[in-house]
Amino acid sequence: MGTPGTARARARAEITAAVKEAARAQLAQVGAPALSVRAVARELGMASSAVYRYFASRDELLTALIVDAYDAVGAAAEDGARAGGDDPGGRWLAACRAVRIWAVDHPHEFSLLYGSPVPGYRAPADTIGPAARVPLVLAAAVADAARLGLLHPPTGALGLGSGPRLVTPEVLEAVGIPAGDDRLVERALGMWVALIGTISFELFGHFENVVSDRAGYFELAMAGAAGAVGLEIPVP
Amino acid sequence: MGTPGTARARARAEITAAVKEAARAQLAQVGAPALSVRAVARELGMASSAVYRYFASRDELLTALIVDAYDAVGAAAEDGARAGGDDPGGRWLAACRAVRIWAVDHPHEFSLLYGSPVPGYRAPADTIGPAARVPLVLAAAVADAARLGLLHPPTGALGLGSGPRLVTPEVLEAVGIPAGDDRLVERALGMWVALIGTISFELFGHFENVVSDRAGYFELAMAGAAGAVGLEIPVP
DNA sequence: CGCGGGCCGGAGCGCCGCTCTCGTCCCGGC
DNA sequence: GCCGGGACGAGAGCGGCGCTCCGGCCCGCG
Repeated sequence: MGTPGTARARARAEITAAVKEAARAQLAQVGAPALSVRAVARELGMASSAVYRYFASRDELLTALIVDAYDAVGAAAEDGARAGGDDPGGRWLAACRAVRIWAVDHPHEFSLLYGSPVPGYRAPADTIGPAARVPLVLAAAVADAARLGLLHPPTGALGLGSGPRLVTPEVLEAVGIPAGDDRLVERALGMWVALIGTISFELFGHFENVVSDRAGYFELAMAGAAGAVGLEIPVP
Repeated sequence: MGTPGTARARARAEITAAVKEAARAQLAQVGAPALSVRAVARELGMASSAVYRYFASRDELLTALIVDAYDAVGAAAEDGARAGGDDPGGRWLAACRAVRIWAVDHPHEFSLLYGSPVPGYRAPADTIGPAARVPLVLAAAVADAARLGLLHPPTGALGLGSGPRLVTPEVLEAVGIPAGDDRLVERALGMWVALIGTISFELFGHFENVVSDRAGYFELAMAGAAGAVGLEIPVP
């Protein structure tokens, strides 16, 4: 691991990192739509054309920032879960809170990940691994709870336990949730949607003049999401 | 109502509408980030500077499109609810389906409403009325169900029925949900978040390689959201 | 019916993403 | 050690963008 020995490659890696760092700083300040290659180049004191030696286009630069952001929020979720104690519900709740804290601290990065996609943009394959880290943390907690027999019988949505699968086979295999029970994977998916959706509403301004206590509402929403899959979480 | 009598004002209203119409067409094709005042002007065969006689800036033009889109999705939700039959659960589910259908048919408009906000943008006051139409339709169904005694006792999230209110007083007044019961307003809010969040995940590509049957998952998610507030919905 | 004010087109400013060319400079193989 | 070549940076440039200013036309109001 580490940079290759040749001095040229090392310099290239350093400058690439510097460009990315400057771009990240500008992203955090002005947001993705206003991020400009020329401004990044100015910040670094180089010609704008020189930046294109390291990133073929603005989209490629943004993609690198996306991958880093997915890794950052994924790491935050994993760290939160690790610090969440022994029981799966506590780990799940801690991960959710960690994701929200990260999002509030990095609103523009969060928008880049979970906001409107750029119409022409196609996510490269190397983004899906980092993007999966957060949902995998949530799924791992549910899977642990299921294995330990800690899941209550699911509430609400009665009579929907049968029917064809709604998720792809690779997801079924990746999440590690015991199959066969009534749409547990699909319900766990709902926890992910609830987590990101609630944070999105908060950050995107839809709770303006609506929700007065954002953190309190987040706790309530997560408690509701946990209840929908029968995951018991520690009382606050 | 109607356009003022003076011919000048009438012509102005007509051209304003034509500009908005051309902008809407461009929005539907290329999305909000790529919508350009110059292209709209080209489409109408006029100089780009002439457009600024009718909309002071690109932001103002986008705001007009936002208001129209909120009204369109709000009308879709209201029509859906009207056609949803007599029982509140059926109306609620029909409204949710109508919103999803509208969103799938108008993905760029949906992104404009519920995607990442433009960093510098401040939503004018005249957007909040149209923006409230969809959540008010959902709230009305819950309020009707509560008044008719059709709400099951809420499931999950036990022990969270008390504590300070989390929503603003004006929301409490506007939604018309009987107060006093255990956070019913906050739970109904969760249905709105689940609706928009689920559609966002679908349209923004987060279900790529994850959910195979999008419509089926939407039904399941909405059933779960209904269960969380104790609203009984017709079985499919 | 005259005239004034709204309207339009065109030029222009400073940005943007991206490309091409050209001179330089330094790494690496001999 | 030396030389060749490839990576590199700078600059100019292209087309497009949002937005502004100015001059002239012309239509509708009084």
